[in-house]
Amino acid sequence: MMEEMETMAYMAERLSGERVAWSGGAPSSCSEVDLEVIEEYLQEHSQEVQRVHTAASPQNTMGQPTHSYPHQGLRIIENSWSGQHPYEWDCGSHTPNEEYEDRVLAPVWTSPHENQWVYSYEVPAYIDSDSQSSCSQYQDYQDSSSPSSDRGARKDSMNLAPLSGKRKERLFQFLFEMLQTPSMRSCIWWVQSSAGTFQFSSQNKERLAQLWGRRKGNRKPMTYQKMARALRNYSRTGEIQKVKKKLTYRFDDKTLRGLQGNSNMV
DNA sequence: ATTACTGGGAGAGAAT
DNA sequence: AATTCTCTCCCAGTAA
Repeated sequence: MMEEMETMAYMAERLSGERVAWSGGAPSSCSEVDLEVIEEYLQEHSQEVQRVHTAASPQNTMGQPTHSYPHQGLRIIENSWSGQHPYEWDCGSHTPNEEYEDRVLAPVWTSPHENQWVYSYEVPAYIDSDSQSSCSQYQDYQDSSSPSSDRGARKDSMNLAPLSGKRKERLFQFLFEMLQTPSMRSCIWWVQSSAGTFQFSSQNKERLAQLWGRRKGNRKPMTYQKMARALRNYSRTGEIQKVKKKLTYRFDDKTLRGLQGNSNMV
């Protein structure tokens, strides 16, 4: 029911390209995201998430029941990254429910192996707004680029500078993660996942920004304006470009591949 | 008028 | 300790 309305809300917004005049009282799943709860959960369970992931159990995380969401599954993406130290990013499981949002906001970065970038997801389907097709396209990611300097590495994909156990999440990584989260679809969605284009909700973009700010632990609340400024910085470094369409951006190909795995690219 | 976009620039905080 | 990186924050101006 709510899920249906949520879907309709974002569909309507997407189709109009503008704010939705929701006659029925604009249900917004994002507005229901309890940021306080998310934050608390983040702190309480990040270790648990890590532990569960380390056990490599594909069923679920956090002791939550296994969800029946059709395309979910756990992938361990390993990336040989010459000259770089590894880290691991565990996003927890995905559920098209609110509870899921609590869990998904707790990525964990660790460095389990030498010279290997390990980055794991439990991947749900994501749906292009244009095709409405869904796919779970995370594959093992083998970086084919030759060894490079930090700057070169950043240009090639993500900046995976040497680590000392944990690494701060980057904005584009957070956004990509949110794009895989069904329950965040009223805030952000793929316009064309294969092209890496995505769009923010005019109504809920601030909510997403707040989430980002919380995750970073900023003192002042994050706003879309400030988040967009950071996004604009990506146009220099290449990870994300702005496209003409309102509230729409596009992941750089290499960045996208780095995020989702580069084999059998769509 | 409103909303979104743009880029300059100072500065914070973490990583190197 | 110094430098670099990645934002964060604020701003003034522009575009749709």
